[in-house]
Amino acid sequence: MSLDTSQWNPYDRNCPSRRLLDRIGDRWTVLIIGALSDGPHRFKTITERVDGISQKMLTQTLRGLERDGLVKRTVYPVVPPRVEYELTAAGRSLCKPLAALEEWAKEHMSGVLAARETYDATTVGADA
Amino acid sequence: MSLDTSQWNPYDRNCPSRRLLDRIGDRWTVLIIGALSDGPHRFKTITERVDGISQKMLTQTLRGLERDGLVKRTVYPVVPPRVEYELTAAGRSLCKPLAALEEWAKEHMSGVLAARETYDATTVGADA
DNA sequence: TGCGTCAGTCACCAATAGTAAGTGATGTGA
DNA sequence: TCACATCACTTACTATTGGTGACTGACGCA
Repeated sequence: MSLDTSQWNPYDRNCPSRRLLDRIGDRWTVLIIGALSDGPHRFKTITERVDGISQKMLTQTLRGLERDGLVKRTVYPVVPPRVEYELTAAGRSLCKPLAALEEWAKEHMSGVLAARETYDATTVGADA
Repeated sequence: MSLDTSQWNPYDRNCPSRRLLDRIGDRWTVLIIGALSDGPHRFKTITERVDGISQKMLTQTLRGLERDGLVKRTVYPVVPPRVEYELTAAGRSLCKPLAALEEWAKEHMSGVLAARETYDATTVGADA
């Protein structure tokens, strides 16, 4: 496993790491990885856990994650179909940073809400 | 500052924390916060640091960040205009989780690239 | 007089995401 | 026996977002 990270620069639009960052910083990816962090789950379970995700986006995001080697897809040839998704080692290593993001969001929620009210009040005041 | 984070659940689409997570997990936000992490910068400097961002998206993202109280905007009434953007305390607290994400992306880049090749090879093989 | 600077805005088009309906194989109940 | 539900998807269509490039305003400078 290469630990020479100096060759990648996400601030450069042509660097592959930029695209990777786009992907993992994606709204659904954060939630899907979180939903899978406690073990394998079926497609349907994930749609239930991640409120509001469409089947299309779930399929799409899961495919990307699978392609990137972060999620493993297992199909059981039964009817009705049973497909399980599970984080790989690389996927699990992403849990901590994403959980930190989730934590941050929860911790700062009230502060942000307050900031918004202030901002909106002053902005509207400036308009009038 | 409220530390009761139990009331927020980003997995619920109606929870404000979900929108906050969408926002901070946004492709430009990650990069902009990173670009501001070493101190205040002007609009133009940020466009240069964050390769490929359009003025429109920079303005838009910065406005959102300002509204959320993560970035402070200072206008110097000179010609040509001089506007500086700076992280607030809340904004700085976001640096660490986002830097962790950036680090993760750089560390796992080569593994992901390899996984993609494998995936694409097997998928194309299955098509043929 | 006219060009350059900076921090935007605006109008327009392309790409992406969301919605809702359809599919295929099969077990179950009426 | 025959329609219905289940599950994991596709597909077609629409709405929302994002990107592009031109334009603005105030002034210094040649």
